[in-house]
Amino acid sequence: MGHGHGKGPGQWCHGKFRGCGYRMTTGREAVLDVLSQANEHLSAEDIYMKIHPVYPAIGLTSIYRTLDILVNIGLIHKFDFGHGRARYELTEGPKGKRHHHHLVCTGCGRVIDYTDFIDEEVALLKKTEEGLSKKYNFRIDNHLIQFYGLCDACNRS
Amino acid sequence: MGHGHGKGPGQWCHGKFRGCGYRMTTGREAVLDVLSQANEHLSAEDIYMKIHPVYPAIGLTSIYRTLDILVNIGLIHKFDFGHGRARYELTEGPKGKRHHHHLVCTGCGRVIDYTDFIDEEVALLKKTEEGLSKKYNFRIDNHLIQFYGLCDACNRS
DNA sequence: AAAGATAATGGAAACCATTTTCATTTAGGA
DNA sequence: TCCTAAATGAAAATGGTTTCCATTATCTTT
Ligand SMILES: [Mn+2]
Ligand SMILES: [Mn+2]
Ligand SMILES: [Zn+2]
Ligand SMILES: [Zn+2]
Repeated sequence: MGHGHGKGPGQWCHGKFRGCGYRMTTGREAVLDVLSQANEHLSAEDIYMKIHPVYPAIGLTSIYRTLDILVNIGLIHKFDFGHGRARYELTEGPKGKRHHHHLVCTGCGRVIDYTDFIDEEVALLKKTEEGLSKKYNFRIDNHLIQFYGLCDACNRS
Repeated sequence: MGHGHGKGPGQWCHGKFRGCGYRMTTGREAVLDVLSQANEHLSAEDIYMKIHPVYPAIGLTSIYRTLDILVNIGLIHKFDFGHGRARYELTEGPKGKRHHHHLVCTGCGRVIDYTDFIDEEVALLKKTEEGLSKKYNFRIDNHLIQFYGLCDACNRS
């Protein structure tokens, strides 16, 4: 799994985790570890397969449970790109990447993060959110923006 | 199911359906009928339950198959609001409502269509799409925008 | 450093929306 | 009306996710 040399994000999240009344366990630390190392959008099984060689005792069930908690705590986001399984990614923050949106290729399933063009989008979203909040008395805490189409590789064929 | 007095959207879609090499059947007409009558976002089973009293012979399987075709033809959109089942809605067009985005309540699951604030959004999206297309050589044909939060009713409690 | 209370775990089974299979029926051109 | 490929329903299969429950591990209290 390649800790490299440091402690992984375990230490960092330890507090946040415990602060919410959860215990810190090997499995939970491993999941966080994998997620913070990853640069793709991982499924529960992806995470399981990365953890398993190192900690064979940790089961898929626990990974699902940990992911649920992390989503609720707000440390990760859960996405459905339409491939039949949920995918997870660290939220923006100290250890997370910056807030971004997604390009989803309907040909090969590739998902591209983009962080350009975001500033304007977010500015407009703020305005839109304000309008919607007022009109519908709807408290918005999150948004999802995805573009669907064909990626470079799929365009060529 | 309440045809009222007309023929439903069957006639209208008959051509489009046949034009793509598909045969027109009672079940397919019924699905289109229900979808065009609906003002909510229906699941396959929702549609089945509306059709069943009138056409008990039509099975859920066929409804799934019809919905797949309609999505591919582009007559309907398929959404995942995170409730564990897909939901469907007529695309914009002669018989469909106008293009819109969604507010999804994480409390009660309600989904609100909004058509205000769309013009500006779409304008920005166009611009964003152009930028992304160029940068990633990604051909965008669709987008998904959803806001998550708490609806009026859920805010009060 | 132990013990106790209770949260967390893994493996198997259950769940459940959707898909596949396949024998039968149907639509629609000839 | 006939014919053939497309469409269908019922049942079984699929596969990601959840639930169950007996066992284990964490962390607080001694
Ligand atoms: Mn991403
Ligand atoms: Mn809608
Ligand atoms: Zn692609
Ligand atoms: Zn609500």
